[in-house]
Amino acid sequence: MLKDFLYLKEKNLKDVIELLLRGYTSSFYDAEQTLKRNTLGKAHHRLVILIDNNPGIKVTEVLNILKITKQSLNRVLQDLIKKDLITQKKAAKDGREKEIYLSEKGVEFCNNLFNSQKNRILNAFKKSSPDEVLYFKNVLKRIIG
Amino acid sequence: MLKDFLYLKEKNLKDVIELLLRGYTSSFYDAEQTLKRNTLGKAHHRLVILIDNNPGIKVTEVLNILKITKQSLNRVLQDLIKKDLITQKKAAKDGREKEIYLSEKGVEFCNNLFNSQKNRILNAFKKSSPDEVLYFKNVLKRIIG
DNA sequence: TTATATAAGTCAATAAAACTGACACATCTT
DNA sequence: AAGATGTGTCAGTTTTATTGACTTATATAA
Repeated sequence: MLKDFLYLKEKNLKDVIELLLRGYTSSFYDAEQTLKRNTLGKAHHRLVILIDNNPGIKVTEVLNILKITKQSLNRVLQDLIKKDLITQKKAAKDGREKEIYLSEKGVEFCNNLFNSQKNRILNAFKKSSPDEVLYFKNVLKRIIG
Repeated sequence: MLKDFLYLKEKNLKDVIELLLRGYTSSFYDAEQTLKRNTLGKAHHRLVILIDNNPGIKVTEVLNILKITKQSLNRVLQDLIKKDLITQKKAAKDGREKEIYLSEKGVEFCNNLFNSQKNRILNAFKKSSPDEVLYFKNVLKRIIG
């Protein structure tokens, strides 16, 4: 049935591009004040979110996800090290790689960020069924690939 | 049943914050080359996506969505005007407001951007059921609020 | 074991994107 | 007429990211 393929139409795909932009922008803007209080910026925010969810993440992985150069990353990394928010450890498997972790202070900072951001997601989920939330995450993961 | 509320747990909310970051970053990075060919940047990209999906959008609306200052927006706006990609029109209702539209050239440029970006979404949707896609969009819209 | 590739770090210069603060102008509202 | 609102602009600064060149350490393959 033709109707079944409506969701693959270009208009629907275009919508999603805007939704991703607005979803990201609004949910990360929620943490603005928290970042300011800690004299950190959006670039630091993006990085610590990744480290918090992926302890031991490697530099190359961060570069591939955030789509920035290592020179850009390094500035942000140094800022966080100076503030004692992250630590680095040589990887056991491959000594060239460095694993990035949050310090105790870093975990606390991330909790503050999360508290600024979580209500938006929580409120949306409360208006949604468990299935909706599950499907939402599934599709988003497939987009990321 | 307790199980029913698992999807409201903090870990699940944290996941979503990262997913929004990665979804946005990857889907917009797809257009990098297209932007470069047109000597435009990410800021222009975000703006034209909004105008394309919301013809006649007003300056204040853009500011509220993109969370930038009018000075920032103005730079980007001027670049697009110089390149004849957008046009502005006094609003009929309230003469202080200006509506922003894509020009013919702007529509073409947006098509190029969309062609760079659409496959990622399309492929994800092809792996998903119509319901999954519907729920995905519903939840994302609730997050944006 | 030597050669090569990979992961990460660094220096320097530049560009892109966003910000603050102050002010101007037109139009709407009261 | 007075004030509020939407938009535009000038000037200076900060944040974020880039390009290009080069170094160091470690791993892997000939």
